[in-house]
Amino acid sequence: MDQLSKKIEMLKVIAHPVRIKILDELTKGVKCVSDFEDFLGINQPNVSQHLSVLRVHNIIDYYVDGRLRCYFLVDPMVPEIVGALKKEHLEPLPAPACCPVTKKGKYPGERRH
Amino acid sequence: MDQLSKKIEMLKVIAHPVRIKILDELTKGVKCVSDFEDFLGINQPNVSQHLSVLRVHNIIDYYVDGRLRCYFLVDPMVPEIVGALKKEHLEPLPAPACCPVTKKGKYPGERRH
DNA sequence: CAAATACATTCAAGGATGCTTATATATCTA
DNA sequence: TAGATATATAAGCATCCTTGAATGTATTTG
Repeated sequence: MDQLSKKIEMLKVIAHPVRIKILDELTKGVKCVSDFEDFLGINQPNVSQHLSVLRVHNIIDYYVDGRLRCYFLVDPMVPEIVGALKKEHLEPLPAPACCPVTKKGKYPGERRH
Repeated sequence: MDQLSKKIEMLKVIAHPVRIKILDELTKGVKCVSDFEDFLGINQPNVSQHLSVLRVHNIIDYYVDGRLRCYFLVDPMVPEIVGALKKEHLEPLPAPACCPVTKKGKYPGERRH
């Protein structure tokens, strides 16, 4: 699996409402499981499951502190993705000029306008 | 559904190998279904299905030119996401300083180092 | 050492996705 | 207008994802 495929895999993992919230929080600093439990309003096993998926994909990591697991961000793509999500894109992309379809470089018959 | 939730939904849709390829191509210009058919090496209905999902989520749109459908990008988030995916992130994020876990602002007992 | 705390793991159920095959529709050409 | 072209839609099946419930493990406290 090449680098891009790995990144796409990661993106798939990131693209989940709960996990985005987790990652957004982690951009602000280290957090442990029970922090998320309060913050996300979901049960503990579910938090652990999401954290586990993120960890397996090397998106986050943790260190142990007593009985706490202190999670933190590892993948540098995450802040960019989260940033893009939260950005206010006021304008949609400009429409294409007109009709530059590449189908064999030409289309049989006249183009409509 | 708020704006962020919509964006997360979009991200979920975007996070698919075939659809990423489609979107990456569309950042370069307008393309029609049979262009993708050749380029992606998957069958026509499958291409149409992927394009349909992208369209329903307002990520792309098309104009009609004869019997061609000319697809183009609409959502301004896409180039940023694709850019982040293709970027070479050489360095992982810096490790956190140490142990700033927020669990009630304090952890009972001594911290390890 | 027993109980409590913090967290992980496993399993099953239900829903969501993805792909293939078959078929439909619209447009263009002969 | 019949056939070809470009694309869409629908049905069916397999697979993956997500979650809750139950249980397991390590660490710390009393």
